[in-house]
Formats: sequence, C-alpha cells, structure tokens
Amino acid sequence: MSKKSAPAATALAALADPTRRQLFERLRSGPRAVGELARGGTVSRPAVSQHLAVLKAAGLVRDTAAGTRRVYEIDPKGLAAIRAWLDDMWGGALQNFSAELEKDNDERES
Amino acid sequence: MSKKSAPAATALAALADPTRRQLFERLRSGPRAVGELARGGTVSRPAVSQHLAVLKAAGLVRDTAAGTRRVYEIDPKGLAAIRAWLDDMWGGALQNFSAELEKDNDERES
DNA sequence: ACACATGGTAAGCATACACTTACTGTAAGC
DNA sequence: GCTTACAGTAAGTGTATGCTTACCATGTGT
Repeated sequence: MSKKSAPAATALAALADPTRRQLFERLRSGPRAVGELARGGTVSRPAVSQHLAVLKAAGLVRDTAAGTRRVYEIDPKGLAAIRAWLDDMWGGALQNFSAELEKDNDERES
Repeated sequence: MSKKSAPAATALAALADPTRRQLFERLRSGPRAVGELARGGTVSRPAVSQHLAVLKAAGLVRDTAAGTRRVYEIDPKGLAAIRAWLDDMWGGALQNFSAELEKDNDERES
C-alpha cells in the first residue's frame, strides 16, 4: 500500500515545527483547552489555533467541544502512521547497514 | 546526554521535506553516489547535494569518498533518534488515550 | 436579552527555505 | 600535464509558512 506514506508525510511535516512539537508534547500531560495551551506557550492564541488545526489534519490530535472551550487531546493515529513508516525505513536501514556493521562501530549500545 | 531531543528535532525537520524523504527512501536500496541519486530524481544535482548535507547533519546519512564519486548511505543514528523520541511520545499518548479508549472507536478507512 | 468569554478565521507581513544557474575544487583518464 | 567528470559552494529568486493584529461566530451566565 503505497498510500500509507501519505499520512506519515503529513504527520512528519506537522511535527517538524518546534512550536507544534512543543504544543504536542504539552498535550502529553492530558487534554487541554486552546486558551490553556496558549497561556503557557510563547505564541499568541490564534497561532495556537492554527497549529492545532495542522496537527488535527495530520491525525495527531483530536478536538472535543466543551461549551465555549475546545479541548484538544492526543490522537494516536498520527503517531501510529509515523511509527509504521519508521519501521519500514528501519528495515531498509538495517538491511543496508548490516554489510557495514563489521567495519563501522561507532558508539552504539547493543 | 540530556539533550536527546535535539537530534530528534533535526531528523524530524530533515525528513519533513518530500524531496529529502524521497532521497532517503531511495537510499534504502543501498549506497548511491550523488549523480546517481540526481539522475532518477526530480531536482538538480546541487539540490541533491544540499539535501544530502541536511540529512547528514541530522545523522540520517553518512558519506564516503570513492574517487571522484561520493557515496551516501543510510546512517541508523538519526533514525534511532526519531524512534527514541517517538517511543517517548507514544508512552504519553497511551497514558492519555487509555482513558478514552472505551468511548472512541472510529475508523474511516475505505 | 445582554454582556462576557472563548476560539476560529481573514488579511498581511517577514522570514525561512527549496531550487536554480554559475563557479570552484578535486580526482581519474588520455 | 592537460582535459574531462563528478560534487560541493555561492549567489540569487520565488514561494511557502509561521506569526501577528483585527474581526466574527458561538456559547454561557446573570
């Protein structure tokens, strides 16, 4: 399924931005409202909204309406997409790397 | 060694670019010279060089001089950095998600 | 119903960055 | 030694995008 890389690409691009990553990591502590996220962050509230929209489009977060607040939480779907892609890459990397293992031995714990 | 997230950030940013990802994925087939990579790609040779430099800085590829050719191969180090970061995120995501598992069960794959 | 709070959207700006065409350096082949 | 091939670097350009301020929509509490 070559179409599997597409969501991974979106998720990768989404997490490439430092602010977005920071936002995402903050959601690890649990669901948060937009204002709550903007309060402790370094950028304005609209910026947070835009970033959350990108993360949502990438399947990395999920939003729930709670009155006038909008609560965002981590959605494992996007993370799973990245993980699948990474595992695929990892296989190829090992295949390629196994031939070099004997001659190259940088700091690497077994 | 507490700056483990930094390499992950670089690697994430490097792989966020489609061309760079394409380049990286092409290296799964094995080590390739720059001209070889540019030959089948969509961008010019200098662009490939620049992208390879970024990938190298991110610890994702490794280069070896072979006469006038410069052969690039996948370096698992960058991939490992991403994987470590991902695993960390995954733990948090699961922790957050476990409470929601029962009520959420949508899949709109077709 | 009115006022306040919360958050998404619009428009605009400023920087970053992916790509190109030249140029330079270096190693192989004659 | 000279020419040819291969690759990295410089300089410049166009577009994408992250951020801001202003505005609009929705929901809640009195």
